[in-house]
Amino acid sequence: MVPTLKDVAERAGVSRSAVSRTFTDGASVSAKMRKLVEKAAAELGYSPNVLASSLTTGRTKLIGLVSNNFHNPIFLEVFDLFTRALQEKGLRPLLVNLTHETDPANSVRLLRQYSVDGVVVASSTLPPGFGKAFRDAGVPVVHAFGRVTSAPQVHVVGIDNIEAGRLAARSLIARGYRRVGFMGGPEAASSTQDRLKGFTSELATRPEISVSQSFASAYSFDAGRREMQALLDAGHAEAYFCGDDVLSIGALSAIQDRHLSVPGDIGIIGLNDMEIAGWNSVNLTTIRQPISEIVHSSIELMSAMLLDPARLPEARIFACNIVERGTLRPLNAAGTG
Amino acid sequence: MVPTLKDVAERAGVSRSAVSRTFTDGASVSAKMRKLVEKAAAELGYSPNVLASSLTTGRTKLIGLVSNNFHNPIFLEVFDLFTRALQEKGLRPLLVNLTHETDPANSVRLLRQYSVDGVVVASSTLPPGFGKAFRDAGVPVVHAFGRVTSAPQVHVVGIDNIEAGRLAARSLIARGYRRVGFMGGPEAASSTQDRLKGFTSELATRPEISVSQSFASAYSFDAGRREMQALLDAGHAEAYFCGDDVLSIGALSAIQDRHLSVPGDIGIIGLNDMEIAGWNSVNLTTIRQPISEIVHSSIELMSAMLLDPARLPEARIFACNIVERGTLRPLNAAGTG
DNA sequence: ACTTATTTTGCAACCGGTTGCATGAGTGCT
DNA sequence: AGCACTCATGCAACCGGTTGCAAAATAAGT
Repeated sequence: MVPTLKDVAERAGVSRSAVSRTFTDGASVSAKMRKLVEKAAAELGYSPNVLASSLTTGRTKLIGLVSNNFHNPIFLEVFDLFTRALQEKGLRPLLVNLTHETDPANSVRLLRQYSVDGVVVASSTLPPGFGKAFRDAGVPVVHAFGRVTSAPQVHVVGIDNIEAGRLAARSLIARGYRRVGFMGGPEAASSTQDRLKGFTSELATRPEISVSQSFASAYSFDAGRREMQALLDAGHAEAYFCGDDVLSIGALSAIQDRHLSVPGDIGIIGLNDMEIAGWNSVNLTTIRQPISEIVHSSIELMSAMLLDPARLPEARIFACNIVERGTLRPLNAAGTG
Repeated sequence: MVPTLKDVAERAGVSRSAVSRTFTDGASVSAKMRKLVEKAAAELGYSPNVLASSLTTGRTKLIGLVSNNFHNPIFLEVFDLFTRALQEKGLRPLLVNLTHETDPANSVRLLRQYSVDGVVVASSTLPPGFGKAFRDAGVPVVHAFGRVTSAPQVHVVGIDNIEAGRLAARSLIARGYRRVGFMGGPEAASSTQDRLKGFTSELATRPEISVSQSFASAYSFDAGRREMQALLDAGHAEAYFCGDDVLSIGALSAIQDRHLSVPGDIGIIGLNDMEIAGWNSVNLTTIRQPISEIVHSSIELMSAMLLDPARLPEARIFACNIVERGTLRPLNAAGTG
């Protein structure tokens, strides 16, 4: 059915090696041979089978793109950027959805069956066991949006979540809020923990400000909404740092339901700067995470690892900045603190 | 490095065929042989290389998941459903981003290089040339969210966009709007054309209602917002049917900017019922597209084609229903029209 | 116990490519 | 013209599996 290297060789009247060589760059082929082969190949509509060649070369150019974030719109952008960036480098993303997977061993087996050249983990909530399992299986790993530590076990690209928490805290302090709250995503996620840590440690220097904390069950609109409803029932703070924009927007929704005003009654600051945050019906003040930079840096790191698998794990940390919109009271309203 | 079939055979002291057979179901192996091999395999941590086996079996269990919709949040859900459904069937999605691809031949070559078993096209805006190109290359194709015709060239699963347009029109008629507009996505997309066709043909029976039409440059929030801004400048209708929820939400944003009220000054009805449409800050009346049913039906169709590639192209059409929220005036406000 | 039918196993060829090595063809130099 | 040297080509083995076929082992039948 589909033409093979042998077909091309026969039609061109040359050896199979000759055909193979014209399609692998760096191989030694004369100009006339190349012409001959390319003509035959074009006539037959031949293109080499990457999978077959992978048997001998050991490279499939397949990259496992692993995630469990399929309910946060920011990840559509992440997938878009990743797939495009990979394609530009001649790599193919094999998408793996870990939403209902708890055992790293299964994922490792799966990706080894397809002998992927590398794995990109794109998630802020995946337990670190997954990344380590891939690495232990000898597969180059880059964890994008993962926890950044000083001695990383695998390559990590992301933001300093602790610093992001500090940034949020400073922002609330500067605006004179005296009772503030942290509303995180799933408590077990490292991103949640770090954001909380930065937030509280920055506020620790200001004992006059009271700090509460709570956790939504997931990084989703509904979870944020439910969590804020509970907070409103229990007696709320003046302002909240939500661990993600979708949580913030869910929270805003709950606040609006009670006919409370933002930022009049409650202030909200989110994290991510997803597209929707900028919609004027939302207008969320938030901490921008540099998605595009994180993705491209991850791919760059992955490319480097494909060339040198022994490369030492590295952490790449990007700075965040606050995008001021309308869900915190303005700076000049700051109290004397 | 990673153990191969040969390693297992040697350790178990049996032939390579024996090992191969214990891992392919339906093959003839005795119970004691199976035990022996499985023990050795477990000790070595062996799992068969799907890609190598594909050489002889001709199946890679790889399915190309092709799309160019990476800016509409509804597609995150689509990807989630597709990847999960494929995984459950033991198939792997190879994600292909066609955002900047115009030549079907490139995509065909790409997917043939990886000898995918089939291709799922998930897009409402991809030109039909792509689907046909895959089919002509001998690859089973299912086009999800594609144009449904009575004599499809490839398998298509989706909604009847013409009927959806009619549904929107009837809804506006019933509410007594006298000047209505269609605000579509990209004019060239078949989904846009069909929705418009249904919309206008239904309204053709009501000459007293004036109908205008316009097209946003993309299925995106910004495009919808810009388009509505232009409409507001030029003199707007009483109600609009927007070809997609993201367009609707963009339009709502533009309307809100001008301090006009919805549904007081302008009514909006969308299409898709994306999650955000239900957020109470949006509260969009819209036509629900049964995403999950479409995805699962597509996968079912793909599975059937893998068993019988000669299967005749089939169109599967799902019904849509209106989700009434707050962006159209209530029914009892209908005029005498 | 002996023949026959059935299942299990190993051999070897093959899937679609790649690559080390040896041979053959060119090229430059004296 | 003769020699050494470089470059291009083909042969054959190999990558990690599968599978038709025949031999070996087991089960069944009398």
